[in-house]
Order: sequence, then structure tokens, then C-alpha cells
Amino acid sequence: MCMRLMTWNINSLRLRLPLLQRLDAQHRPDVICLQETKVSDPLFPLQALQALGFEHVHFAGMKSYNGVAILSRLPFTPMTELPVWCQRNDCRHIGAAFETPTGPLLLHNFYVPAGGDVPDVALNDKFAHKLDFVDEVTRWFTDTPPRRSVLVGDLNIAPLEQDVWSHKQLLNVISHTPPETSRMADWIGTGFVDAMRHIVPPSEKLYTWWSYRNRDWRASNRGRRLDHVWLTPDLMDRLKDIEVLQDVRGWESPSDHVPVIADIDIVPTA
DNA sequence: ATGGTAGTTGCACTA
Repeated sequence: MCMRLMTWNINSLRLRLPLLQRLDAQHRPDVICLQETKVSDPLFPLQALQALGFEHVHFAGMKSYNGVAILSRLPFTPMTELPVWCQRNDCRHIGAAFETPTGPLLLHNFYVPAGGDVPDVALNDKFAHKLDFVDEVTRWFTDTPPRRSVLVGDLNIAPLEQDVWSHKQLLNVISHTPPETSRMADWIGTGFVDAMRHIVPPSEKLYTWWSYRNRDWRASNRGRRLDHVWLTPDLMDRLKDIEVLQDVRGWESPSDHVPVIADIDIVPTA
């Protein structure tokens, strides 16, 4: 038996509820981690999600920007002792603790700051915030090394050459600059494995995001892998498959990110 | 060197 986990930057939960319903019907995820819900907590569409079968829901949202949510058919305990990153309560991280037949499983759902346009911390506060955010998170995982953990989300960094459509042309474009990719290496180095690249070799192009600003995203295919699934090594033998749902980018009124599904076996071996 | 599109909001901001 597998836990089917989906992560998706939905870019407005209320606007794209119909897409979420369609995804649910087609893929039946047990747990969904959403980013950029863009809805304050009092306006969160809890009943619509519970009607889909997600009885257990944890969310942190604000007006207009950011916002993360975990929707689950399985019971979990929300993490309540997580740090406030960069002294801002801007709704970029929540977590959940599951009990499985093979032991506990901790789930982190992150929305890392995008970082603006200019890759210079002296000129761009948003870029400075992005780097500071990753530094703080890295320090925290260094101090509390992850065990039996899954970390997913829109991390807004494409770390490898084949995670972008043109390594050379994007080296000075935020999401693929050396200060970002080196920080991501340090972050994952606190104790995670890049599970997507365990399934799809690093020599192959792999994207989860295509800009709205390209007229024909499929023809130009100028994508980036900004969304990630990381597992601690003690869970890697439980990873059965990962799938990037690229077709969803071509659905009616899509998000600019597509969902990623991970199947994790949670039943004891004989 | 620039502009291209989308969501939320309220005539600007973020991505």
C-alpha cells in the first residue's frame, strides 16, 4: 500500500478548485501539499475540500500572496513548533506528522520566496530575502537533522543544468544563479535526497514550471524545475515512483506550475 | 535591451 503524495503550486486555490477536483478524480492522491493558495484563513474553502474527501486539512494563508496547505485523507498531527522564518509570518511553511504502519513520517511543505528580478542583494531586497530564507532553513535542518521526512514544495530554485531550458542563458536569471544553487546544495545536504532525480536521471531535462509569458509554452518549452520532492535516506527504499503531470499545464486556465506525484510505500515488508 | 501573461486587489504588487 502506497501513500500517494502530490505537491502543486496552484496559484490561487479558489480560482482553481475545479482543476483540483479533476486532478483528484484522475489521480486520487492521499495527501496534497499546495503552495500559493492566495487566500486568508477565514476565506479558506474548507467545506469544498472536505467534500472531496480530504477530512484532515492544515493551512496557513494570508490575503493576496503566498499561503500553503496540506490536504489529507489520512489523519495527521500539524507541526506547531516550526520557526518563523526571517521574522515574517508570510505563510511559506507548514508541516504534518503522520503515523504509518512502518513508523512516523514527517512532511514539510515549503514555498520559498521567488526573489524578484535583479540577482543582486544590494539592489533587490527580495533576492536578499530569498537567500536569507534558505540560509535560515538550512541552519535549522543542520541543528535538527531530518529523519523519516519528506520535504516538498515550490522551492523556486532549479539546481541542475538539466533543470532549465538553457543553463548558460539562465546563469544570471533568478532561480538558477550560483548563489541560489549553491545554497540549495547546502540545504539538501542537511540530510535529504533529491527524489525526482533518483527517478529521472540528471542527464534528462525535467521541468515543473513554464512561464505564462510564453505564447506557446509547449512549443517553446522554456521550462524550469522549481518544484521538488526530497526524502531522507531512511525512506528512499520506500519510494516507488515520481511523476510530473506536465499535461496539466495545458488544461483550461492552468497554474504556471504543474503537480508532482510521489508514491511512497508505507506497508511493512514481510 | 525589452516585453511577454496571470492573480489579487483596488488604480500596484508579486510572480
